[in-house]
Amino acid sequence: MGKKIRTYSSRTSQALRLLASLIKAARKRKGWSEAELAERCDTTRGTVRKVEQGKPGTEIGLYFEIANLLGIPLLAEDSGELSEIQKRVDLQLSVLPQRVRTSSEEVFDDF
Amino acid sequence: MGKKIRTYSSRTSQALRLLASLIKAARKRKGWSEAELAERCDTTRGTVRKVEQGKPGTEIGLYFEIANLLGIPLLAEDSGELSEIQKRVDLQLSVLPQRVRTSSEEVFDDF
DNA sequence: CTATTATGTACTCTTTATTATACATTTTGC
DNA sequence: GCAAAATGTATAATAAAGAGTACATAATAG
Repeated sequence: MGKKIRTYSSRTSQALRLLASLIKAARKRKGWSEAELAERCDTTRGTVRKVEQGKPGTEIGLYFEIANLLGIPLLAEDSGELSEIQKRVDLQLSVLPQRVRTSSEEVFDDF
Repeated sequence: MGKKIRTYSSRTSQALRLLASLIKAARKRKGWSEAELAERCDTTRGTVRKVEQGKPGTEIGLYFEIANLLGIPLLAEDSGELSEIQKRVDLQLSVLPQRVRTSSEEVFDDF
């Protein structure tokens, strides 16, 4: 019942590798050591290291926090844009049925 | 020594909320139930649920795998673009010093 | 060249996420 | 309206992540 041996699609691994590299490069450009970065985001070198290696098992909160600290934008360029997109998606969600049912397979909706 | 009570910046929470909403909306547009999505990415409803709530403690691999499965692009539109950016970052990394040292603080480099 | 320190690696301990499961509630197709 | 299925909520068990620490190796500033 504990965790399970998991495999990831090549696309997922690829994206994780890239995010990891972006983080490592950004840290070095800022001239921070692994220990320094770890301290700044209140974690340990071990965890920073996992993030910079793109390990899939690491919690997303740390990835995002580190990326944020290093100025790497995720999903949008700034907070304002994030809010805008959020509003649009919320609107979409409000018009979708609360619950999905069998017949409604394959809805073509371009987003 | 175990885990630590962690706080996240508002920007991190905001990005996670958005990613969660994008995932939920995409799943509904596809007409998949939580259980269906869980099965497709070899996990459980409980975990899918955490992802759709933007919980920061959940592993990034699952977020990415789910996003991928639902056709939500991360960091780049397609695999080819991911490779391109990866090459550029690798080049950047190769010209940066292998180890960061004290004096090299605050390097201005526009990426 | 040498001293310093960043990085690589390994280990234990503790907390937590994930799995698996069950059941109540609520939406919705018919 | 009714039945079926999706969603909401809860629990126990267990594998794994993260914290903390230590030390070897290697790069680099001086």
